[in-house]
Amino acid sequence: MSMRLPAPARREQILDVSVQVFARNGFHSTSMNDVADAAGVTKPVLYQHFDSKQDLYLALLEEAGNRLRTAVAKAVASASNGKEQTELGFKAYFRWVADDHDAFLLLFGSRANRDEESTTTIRRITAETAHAIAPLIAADIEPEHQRTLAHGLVGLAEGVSRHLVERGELFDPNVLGQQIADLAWAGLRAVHRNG
Amino acid sequence: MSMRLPAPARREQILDVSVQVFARNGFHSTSMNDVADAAGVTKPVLYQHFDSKQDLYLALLEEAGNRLRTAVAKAVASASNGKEQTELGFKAYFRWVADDHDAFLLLFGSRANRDEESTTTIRRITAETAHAIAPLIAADIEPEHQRTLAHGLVGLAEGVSRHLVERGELFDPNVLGQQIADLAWAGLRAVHRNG
DNA sequence: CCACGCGGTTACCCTGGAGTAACCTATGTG
DNA sequence: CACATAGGTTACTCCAGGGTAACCGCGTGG
Repeated sequence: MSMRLPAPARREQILDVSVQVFARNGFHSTSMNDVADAAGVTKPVLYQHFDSKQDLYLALLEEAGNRLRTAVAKAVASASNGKEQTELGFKAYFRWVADDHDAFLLLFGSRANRDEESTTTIRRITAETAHAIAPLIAADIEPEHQRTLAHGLVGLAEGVSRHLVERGELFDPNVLGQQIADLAWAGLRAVHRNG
Repeated sequence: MSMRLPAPARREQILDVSVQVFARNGFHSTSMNDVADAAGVTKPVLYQHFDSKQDLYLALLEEAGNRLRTAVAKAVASASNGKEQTELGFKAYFRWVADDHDAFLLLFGSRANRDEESTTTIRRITAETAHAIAPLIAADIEPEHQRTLAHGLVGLAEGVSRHLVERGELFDPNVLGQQIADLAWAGLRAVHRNG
């Protein structure tokens, strides 16, 4: 019952609203009617902008993934040495979580409710993030193992974030990022020494 | 069309088979008929042993969670100093992942497909694991922060495991556990120093 | 040898929710 | 001012799949 909107604006609005609804309730517990209601519109309108529920959901994942990826990539690129890369990278990650936290829940929240294709998409995003992290890890170990550690660090950040976000706790991305970066950096050096 | 079984045996068999099916396809993409087929039986039989699909699924989560919890708790209890606790704890975790890896996927795989109640259960299991880990972390920091770091370490192990298990890679729990424990231990000391 | 009960099956009901066909109406343009 | 069209709605169709009622037959004990 909200006023009429030009198509592209409506599309954006639907995307905005959907992130929230899906993040809160997960894919399967959210009906297209729920989304429509939240957007103040009726179902067929959704289908004018997206082919299917899947399609809408994947668009959301894709956008969220892009925001995450660019945030981290930019931060890492702006640093000179490894330690600084680690710090800026983690800070950027946690800043993204704080700013865009419905998107975080959508991708990594424990409500995820994923099916085949969404799973693939999310795995890809995780893998890409890990890929961006991998160079931080000493280059003189087997690449396979390097990737494994990278996934560990992604999981580290994810675990911390999930805990904080799902409990609705506030946090300063810079402070948190610094600490987790310290942990990661010192940890990696230890692995390197003992490996 | 398999032969008849006494009720408790059938119940066990259903549980065994279900873990695999649900782990592979997730909750929503698995129908009760799928489970029944996999068990070589028909739907009503399932309902003689479990009240609902939910009920069956929760039973699986609960069992998997227990196995994880006891494995880690036992290992940690058998150690004397903090460093050894960390090592044995991670080794036990990765051994569990390797042995019981359908259960791992069920709890933490990227297919999870959870709804309200399952989410709660899994959060509880994660929180319990974190709780078991928390004492490893220097006691002279705020408990809130201690818990956050504990969740980070759980995420670290989870991220590593998910990467390996979902790619079907083999790994030696002892070697891997030692490395990740090194990482965690050195990392925590660094946080403590700089914090 | 018969009956009874336990393990099992067939065949159904019924709801939620994805997707759509047909229709309506505000708005800006000649 | 009429009318074209983009934006929106009402009122369906249709089916996957959770859950169940009613029935079947093997095997064991009286």
